[in-house]
Amino acid sequence: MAKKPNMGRQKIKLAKIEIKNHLQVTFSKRRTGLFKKASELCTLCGVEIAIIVFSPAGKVFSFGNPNVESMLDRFFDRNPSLKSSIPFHLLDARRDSSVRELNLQLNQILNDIEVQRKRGEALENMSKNSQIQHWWEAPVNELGFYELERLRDAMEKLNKNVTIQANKLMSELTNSIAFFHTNNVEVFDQYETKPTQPQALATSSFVLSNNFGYCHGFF
Amino acid sequence: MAKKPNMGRQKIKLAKIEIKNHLQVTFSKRRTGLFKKASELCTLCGVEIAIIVFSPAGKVFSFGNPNVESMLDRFFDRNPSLKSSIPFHLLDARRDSSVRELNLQLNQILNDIEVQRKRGEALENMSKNSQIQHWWEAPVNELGFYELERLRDAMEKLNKNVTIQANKLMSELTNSIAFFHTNNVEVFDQYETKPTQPQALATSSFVLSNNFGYCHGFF
DNA sequence: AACTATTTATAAGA
DNA sequence: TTCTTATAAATAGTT
Repeated sequence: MAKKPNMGRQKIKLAKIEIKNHLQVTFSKRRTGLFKKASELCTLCGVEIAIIVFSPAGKVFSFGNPNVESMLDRFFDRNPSLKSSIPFHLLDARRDSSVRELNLQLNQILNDIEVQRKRGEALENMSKNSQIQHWWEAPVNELGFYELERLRDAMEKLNKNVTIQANKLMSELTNSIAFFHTNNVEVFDQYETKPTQPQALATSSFVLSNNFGYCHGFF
Repeated sequence: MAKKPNMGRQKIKLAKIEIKNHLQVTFSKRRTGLFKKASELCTLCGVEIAIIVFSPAGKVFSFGNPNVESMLDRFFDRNPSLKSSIPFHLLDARRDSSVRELNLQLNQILNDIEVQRKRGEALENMSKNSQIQHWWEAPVNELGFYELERLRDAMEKLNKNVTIQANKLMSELTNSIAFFHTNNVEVFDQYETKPTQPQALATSSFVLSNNFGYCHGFF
């Protein structure tokens, strides 16, 4: 039997692969390789790693050891110095402005309420002193009514704003978590399949599958 | 001249390296290798990648192509389907409960205000009808005063809650951004140094250095 | 998905 | 940390 010619691995140009089918295969192979390398680094050096990959189709693949949420949590609970040293992001600016705006609205309403309260207090004092007067001389008049109307409108607006703001902020937070959240968490176990060179690969592939973190991809 | 014996690359056990010095070297080399692989994947397949590495010392190394913020931004502005498909995280649950709680509080306050408004309205009608009565017969009485007091207290509580909640949410958001925010962004350019095997490495290392994303590490 | 010739990564030593 | 080299590991092109 004549030997089959196999050109083996060829060197490739480091530029975007244009042949679509080719690209898909390379993406799949190298993504797997990247996650494997990450896993090995985790095991060998005892570090924690998170990897996010956006495919050209906009799908997300992620790798995390031990898992990405815990890395986020870990990060949340410490390192305020880093946080304070970062140049403010757009979102940070928006954070500040929305919180300030909400507070401004609330304080205005609190002022209105305080005015009403003072009126009520004055009214009560008159009651206590049993000073008999006609109602139109009392500090509660139609101005109070309109004030209450305005107050209600302000509250309704505030309510809408709080809801909108809270939902907006939370959807961003949720997204940033979803970003790392491997929804159907699966053990990355493709290294458990039969090795082709038993003598060398058997041990390493076994250990690998045991040390691989959680990762998930949907394409 | 006798040949120097060099055992070359040896196979290693996939378990945590115990020798500290050794571990540091391996960590450095493999981290570099991982980032390089990521960079190649970006170039070849036109994908976006973010990598975060926590060293055992708690330091952070990151890689992002084109840069990590843009990936977050990209993720924030789309993909609501993904969001809805994930099983809710602790934070998501908290999101819902806090928004619901705020809404509950606000609705109670709105109810109180509505009661006050109705009283004001009745008062105005009496005024319009020129029905002369004593003030204690008017619907505005000391109950209204206490209601206003409670209203103010509720508002103050709400105000505190909104502020606390908004700040908590935003600090989480900020952290999740800081997490990816490479504060002193530097180009990862160690592949620009003189190659040792010019014939093969020259081209690839040059292209690499041009395609490498931004990354930063502090150890 | 499996194969294998090659390229690429890297462990150990200097 | 950097360089060197032998060897392990990854993978491009093919089946």
